[in-house]
Amino acid sequence: MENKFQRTHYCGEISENHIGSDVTLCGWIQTRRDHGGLIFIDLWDKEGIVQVVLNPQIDKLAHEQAQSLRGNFVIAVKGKVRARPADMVNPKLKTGKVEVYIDDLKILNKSKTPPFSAWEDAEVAEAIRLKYRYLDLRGEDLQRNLKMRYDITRVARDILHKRRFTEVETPMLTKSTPEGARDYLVPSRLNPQKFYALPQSPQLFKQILMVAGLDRYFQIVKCFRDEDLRMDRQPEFTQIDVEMSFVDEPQLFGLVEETVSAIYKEVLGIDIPVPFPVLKYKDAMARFGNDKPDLRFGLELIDVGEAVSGAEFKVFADALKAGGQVKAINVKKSAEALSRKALDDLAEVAKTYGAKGMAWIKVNPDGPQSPIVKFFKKEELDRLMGKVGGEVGDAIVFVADKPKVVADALANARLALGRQLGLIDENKICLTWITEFPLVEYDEAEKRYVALHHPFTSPFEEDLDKFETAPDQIRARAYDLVLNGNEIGGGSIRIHQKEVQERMFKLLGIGAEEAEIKFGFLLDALQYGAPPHGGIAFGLDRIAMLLAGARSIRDVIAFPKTQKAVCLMTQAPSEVDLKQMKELKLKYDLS
RNA sequence: GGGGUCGUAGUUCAGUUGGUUAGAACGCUGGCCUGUCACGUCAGAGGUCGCGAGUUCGAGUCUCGUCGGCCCCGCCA
Repeated sequence: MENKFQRTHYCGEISENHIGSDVTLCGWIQTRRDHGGLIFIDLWDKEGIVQVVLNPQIDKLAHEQAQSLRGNFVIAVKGKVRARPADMVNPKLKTGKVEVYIDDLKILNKSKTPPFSAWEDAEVAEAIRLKYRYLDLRGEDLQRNLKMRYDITRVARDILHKRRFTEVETPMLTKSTPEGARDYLVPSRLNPQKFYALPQSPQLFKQILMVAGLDRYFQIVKCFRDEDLRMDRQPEFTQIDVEMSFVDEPQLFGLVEETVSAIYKEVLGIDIPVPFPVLKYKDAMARFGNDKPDLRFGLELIDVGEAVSGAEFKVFADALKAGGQVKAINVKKSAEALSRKALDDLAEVAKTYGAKGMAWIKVNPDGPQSPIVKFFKKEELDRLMGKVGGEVGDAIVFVADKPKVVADALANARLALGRQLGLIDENKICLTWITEFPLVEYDEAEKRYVALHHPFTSPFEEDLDKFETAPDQIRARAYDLVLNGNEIGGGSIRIHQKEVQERMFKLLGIGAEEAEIKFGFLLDALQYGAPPHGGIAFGLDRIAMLLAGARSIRDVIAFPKTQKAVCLMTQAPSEVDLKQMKELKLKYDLS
């Protein structure tokens, strides 16, 4: 059937080149300005808006029809593009030099008055925007973010395709495995009382694809983790998942650098230097207190344990005696900027991460000002100032505690200071590799070693003899990619030998029998010609968030969930029919 | 599991030491208007003050609980 209103152009693309042409446009009414005689409509589609004019002298019927039009109505219009009179050009619009005089109009759909307009700047509560997500998505920001997200995946796919990768899908209904995050479970109707788990990542499948000789695999894939949400954490999120055979760190880093720089170039038009700098885990921890340092500014941590070891200050002395640390940040030239209140606030930040407090010294022209300086003899203070490079005008802050607390507290105090003092250049892009992670760390609560990365990460060959003697000294062939203080990717060279994998399970307290039940398929596969292999997974949502300049990954996900993991649009999760429950033979409690 | 913060018209907010009829702007509805683009103008409608208890002669306001949004700690190999 012929459609008289077959669209010929996008609204946002009408330009001076179309003057004199007859066009048919389809779109949403953004605003309508009714002058009684003339009616102006801003017609919107994904490419932008164009002003259409209804003049009774051109078409009486269309003008009459237009009286009933309202915001968000979906209409099709036919008309002629004309240049606007010179004094009526609207420089704010891309299409502002032209307008379309309408001679035929069709209402394709009406609209209720929406609870908010996607096209206005008003800051509407996120809960309302999430309930009416389709309205919010009509807005410029989310349209741009979703497009940018697609551009990122498109560029990544192109590069990986060129480098002879194969995109392979792996199961969503898979096996629950120990270690790692809490699983989302799916009951099996055909196998009552048994459950699938949604994948936390396709980790084991991609390793097995290497055993299968695929050589180079990637997948842009949803992953699921049933943990509490944050601004940068959703229960389902997307990874660009990559695995390669016969690969060492240098080749893999090179591929990642090629991909990431291509994304920056093609999506934002920005050249970023490669290769990315490499920072060892232990150096990152020593200098910045965390394994994802924001390198856009300084304020590095300084270990002053030795310099203060002789002083009488009990807090420092006790921490050191208990095997802890005393570390400082010299906040150069900010003795004035950091008020008493600012220092108190900073101490609160430190306390959030377990510190009991935060000591400080301001180096004023007339001498040091500090609640703790009275515990230091002159020469002790000189030694301390020498260690931190303290000069007149500086403010030095200290945390003394167990190494983990010192690191957490100062790392976050550092970030707070960087933001507060305006030290962070928002235009800077600092990408860095973090390498040589510990393979395992001791979990005090569980009284056992747990994998820092995951249990399939290869140890450094030269550290293999430490499995039985000093497990926490074993370095892992794991690496993270960090962008401006955000972990955007992580991976490792994997274990490809059954013996090493078994030693790893043993170290983690996973017995032979349990390993067989949980990971038997992997141990089997490793015995049938597993090549050395390794890979990486990128957090697509985080990358999109950072490139889009969004404040939350919710702003780069079409249909995100709230902090309680609820979708306000669909109201998932929801109760289900008793019939469905019965089919699943779930044991449920009606009380 | 814990801490913080917010919740009043469709939306964004104001609402005094607890006081009688809860306001504004935008939006919405109707009228007028041929050059607007934040159109203008006149008139109008619109409220479970998140919900539930309590204190009080009287609660949007105070107390307790609860629900929900956001941020954070724990958690997230």
